[in-house]
Amino acid sequence: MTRRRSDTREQIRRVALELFAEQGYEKTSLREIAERLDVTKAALYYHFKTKEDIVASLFADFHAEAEELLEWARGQQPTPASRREFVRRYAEIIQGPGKEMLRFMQQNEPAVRDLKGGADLRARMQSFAEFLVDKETSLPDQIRARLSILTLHMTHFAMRDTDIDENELQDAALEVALDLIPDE
Amino acid sequence: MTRRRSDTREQIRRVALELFAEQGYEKTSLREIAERLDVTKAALYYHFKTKEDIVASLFADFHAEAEELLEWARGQQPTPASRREFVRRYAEIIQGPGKEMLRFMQQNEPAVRDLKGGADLRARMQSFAEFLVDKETSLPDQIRARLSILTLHMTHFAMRDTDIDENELQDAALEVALDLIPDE
Amino acid sequence: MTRRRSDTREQIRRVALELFAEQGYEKTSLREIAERLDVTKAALYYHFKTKEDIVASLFADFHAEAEELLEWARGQQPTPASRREFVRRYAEIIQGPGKEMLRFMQQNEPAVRDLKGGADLRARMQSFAEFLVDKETSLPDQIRARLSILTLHMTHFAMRDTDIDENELQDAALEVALDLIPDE
Amino acid sequence: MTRRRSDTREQIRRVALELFAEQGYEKTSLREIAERLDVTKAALYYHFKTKEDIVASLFADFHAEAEELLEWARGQQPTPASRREFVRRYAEIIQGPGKEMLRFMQQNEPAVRDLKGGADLRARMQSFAEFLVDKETSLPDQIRARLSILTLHMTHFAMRDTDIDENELQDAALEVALDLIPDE
DNA sequence: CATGAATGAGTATTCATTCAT
DNA sequence: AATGAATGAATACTCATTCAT
Repeated sequence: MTRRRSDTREQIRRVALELFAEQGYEKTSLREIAERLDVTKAALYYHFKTKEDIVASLFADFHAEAEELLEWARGQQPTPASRREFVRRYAEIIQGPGKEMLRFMQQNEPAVRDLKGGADLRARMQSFAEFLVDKETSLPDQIRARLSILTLHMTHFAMRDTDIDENELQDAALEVALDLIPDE
Repeated sequence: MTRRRSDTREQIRRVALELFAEQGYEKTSLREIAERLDVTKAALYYHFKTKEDIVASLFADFHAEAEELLEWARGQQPTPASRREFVRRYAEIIQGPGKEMLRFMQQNEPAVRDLKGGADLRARMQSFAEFLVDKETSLPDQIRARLSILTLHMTHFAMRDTDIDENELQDAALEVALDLIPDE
Repeated sequence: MTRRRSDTREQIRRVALELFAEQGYEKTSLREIAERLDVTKAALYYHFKTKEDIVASLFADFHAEAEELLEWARGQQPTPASRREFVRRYAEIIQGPGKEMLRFMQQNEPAVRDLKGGADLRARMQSFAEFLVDKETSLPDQIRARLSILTLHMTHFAMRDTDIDENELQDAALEVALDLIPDE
Repeated sequence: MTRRRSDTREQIRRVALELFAEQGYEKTSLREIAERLDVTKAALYYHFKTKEDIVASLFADFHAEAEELLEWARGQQPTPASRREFVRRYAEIIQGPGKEMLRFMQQNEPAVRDLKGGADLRARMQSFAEFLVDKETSLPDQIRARLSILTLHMTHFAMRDTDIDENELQDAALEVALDLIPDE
């Protein structure tokens, strides 16, 4: 059973992300990824130059979505309303397909930090913060703005020991996140 | 030149925590720890049975502090005031010597998760949450309570790209954390 | 210079058996095997999952020959004649390619005992004994039957300090072995 | 609780032999011996210069008993009767305290071979054979003589999968062994 | 588009041994 | 008579990577 052109490439990305998010970057070996897909390790090297490149390719996706969001933000006046809209849009991104990516980034800092593209992601987060608060805002409010983003990132993880419905949880997380944006 | 009794053991723990927090558990090899201390790898094995046991020993310290805090909490009525006091006390723990431990735990989830004692730590967090909110509380407030703890954990990390003074930051983080505990 | 397909695998088995028989399982390191073949240790791991698996693969061969012999035995009435034929056939196996395997098994009991497949081999020997003597036979004759097999196993070893020709020795060993099978 | 003078030395020998016979020489570490006796590894080094020396000391005991037996043999005319008496006396040695030693020697050839004193033991066996058969005896009878000794060595081991009483087994083994000594 | 075979550099761990106290 | 602390050399094994086919 042959695959459609570069179906394999997509499969590699999918499985890799799954495993990286679940077990961490270091603990996931190329052998493991290859075995899950029932191809050889060498096949991975046909599609990606290195292990790092697989991750870089995944980062790029997320990066693109973040960039698009920032593009939108650049066209907005930073008001409480537009800021809340920003949070809402970001929630949509990371509660959708970006969820696993996020988990990976959040729970594998030391690895992500020195991976190609890891620095960019951090810069992106910094840009988010800059849109969400004025430079002169009080320190607690600056923390709150960042916490707003983090709330979206972490809720799923922080509440994993409860048995609350995933959708309810996401809605509540968004509510809390919006609430952390200063009213002016 | 021999060291004082079990000085070495303490040094191993210190250096190990430093490196684990900085580079992650997997990326830190016993060779690296040994080299920093100018002893052989075998010396580490004289003091600890496995690499995992070094971490377990570090976890144990944190675990003990958390346990002490919970002991105190068990003697309290859960009121907004006592809950805030709880957060204050926890802040003292993790902004002190527990800071590196926290960073390690937060940024190396996949590794920590299957390390000896890792599960216990998570259970502890769960107990914290139980003291901080009533079961019937609204979902957003439940999230806020957990976020309160997370604020203390993450502020240093979330703000690392700014150049704000460490102490100011801790104070502001505590303020935000306290503010996330429901009023009534 | 690459080798023919799976030539290497066969070479590993050959050299490993040689060394295991000569120096014992524990004393033979994978480094040593690799060096003799002028490949890296990692190459061994390409062909076998573990050191134990190399042995297991060797055991399997011997196991197969033993099984074939037992298959034949199952089709026979156990008479003095068929029993002697059994001993003759067994002699052929172990005086041929099985010789080194035998030496290894005989002289490395503690190691063999807990290797994958080691238990099976022992069970096989037990089955041999069952074909060679009736359950009600006198104890000395039961011992003799087992000794018959052992004679074939051990003669080479027990006589190694003499300078008798190998073939003469094998013939004499067979004669002694056959003589130990009760006449009825 | 202190030990009597050099009680410890004896204990080390006892435990070491036990473990060497059970698990083999290589697989038995000094740590294991020390732990069983609840002393440190360094304590072993107070009593023996090396691991090999522990074995050498055990060999020496067996060696002495063998030497005594040979001393007796040297004073005898080699007749069928005296040869049978020799076998009887040897049986007494190795079915008594020498049993574990024998098991060790038999099942750890590669290790024993290069241990201090291992060569001597082999030479002793050679001397046994020389007393038991004339040089001009037929090859099969030479094999039988050696097999006679081997019978005593191996019976316990070769019959371990049956549930026959140990004493009965030893008696039967002696009977078979005696029977292997040529009549005239 | 992919495989089979291999490598080099690394990892955690174990062991016999030493020595100052 | 024994310990606590340490070493140096080894071991089995894993991993990301390469390349001819």
